[in-house]
Amino acid sequence: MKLSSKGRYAAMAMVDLARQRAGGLAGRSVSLAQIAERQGLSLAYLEQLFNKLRRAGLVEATRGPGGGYRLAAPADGIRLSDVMFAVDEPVRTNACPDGADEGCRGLGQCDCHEVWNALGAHILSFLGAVTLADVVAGRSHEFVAPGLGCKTICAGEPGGDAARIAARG
Amino acid sequence: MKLSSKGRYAAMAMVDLARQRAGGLAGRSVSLAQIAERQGLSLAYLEQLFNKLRRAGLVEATRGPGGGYRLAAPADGIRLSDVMFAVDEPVRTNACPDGADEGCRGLGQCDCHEVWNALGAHILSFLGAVTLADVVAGRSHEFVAPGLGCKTICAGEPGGDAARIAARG
DNA sequence: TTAATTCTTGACGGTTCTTGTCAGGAATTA
DNA sequence: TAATTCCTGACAAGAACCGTCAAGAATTAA
Repeated sequence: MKLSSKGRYAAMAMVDLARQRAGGLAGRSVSLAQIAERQGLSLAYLEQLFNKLRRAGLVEATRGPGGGYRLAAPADGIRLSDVMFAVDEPVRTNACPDGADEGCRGLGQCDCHEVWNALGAHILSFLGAVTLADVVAGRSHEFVAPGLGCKTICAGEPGGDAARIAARG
Repeated sequence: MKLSSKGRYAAMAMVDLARQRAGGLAGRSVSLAQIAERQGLSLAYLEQLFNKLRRAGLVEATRGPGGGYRLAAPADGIRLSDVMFAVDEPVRTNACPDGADEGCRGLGQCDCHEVWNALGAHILSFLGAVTLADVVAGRSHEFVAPGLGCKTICAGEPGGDAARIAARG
């Protein structure tokens, strides 16, 4: 279960934009070069990602000196799931053909179909609930489902690694 | 965001074991060859996975004719997270060094640290709650966090793909 | 004892995916 | 005209994943 850096970078960059108040109509443009430097990312790679973000309608671009990108909507109107899907980072928890709802491949393989669907839905319940504004405000942990050592993990308690705590908790 | 087939296969096989009532002390042994055939998986590959599952103490092995594997605990005592971690399928939502809790790499890269931790915790709240018995009983959808079109998705409503519905829902 | 069955283990190669670079072009501003 | 910035597609290095292969050890049954 891994989040690729493509999705991670896209989110980082969008949060950066939101933080620079490059939101909505009145927002100012921020150049990719600035984002790349602040976030320690490759400019050329960011260009690829923003291409997709623009086509998805999440950001607007202005060319020329002083140009750059700004959010196409207020930061509280853009969800993490929007960003993820824009850069082709789907949530894939199974290996079934798209749209198949059971009996994939005609084998018993999909005894687990329901679980994987449920897991996907669970993940999306998070990504679809958290907006850029939530991240900037530092309240993303409020969206974590209860159960396990959630409070401990999200409060940033020393000993850290979420996976490890929950694994043996 | 992708679940590798390693984790998926391991879960499928463990659920298969649970379904064959190969659980606990009274359980009977089930050979990998049977599981491989039922689930349409490669035997050699399954051997690798069960090696790890055994070392993690999730299954017990018996060699020789009539031998095979059985669950080392009742099906309702084994959680999906146990299985995932046993086969080295961690939940990685960030790229920070293990144990780091902020300021990773000394860059601004981890403005998003909290979100990724929260996402990881959210995923684990699911995997850590669902047991093999839940999967066999078909009640895994009850563990999905509310919000979004969860009922629609989990009820298996036609139109299917969880990702797509939630993405635009 | 012999043979059959099944787990045990390590090494290895092919393929795919991801990550990122490069080069050049188009639009805008000064 | 020149500088800046976005725009686009092609491509290569590297890693990770997936699965195979081969040989061995333990157990059971004939």
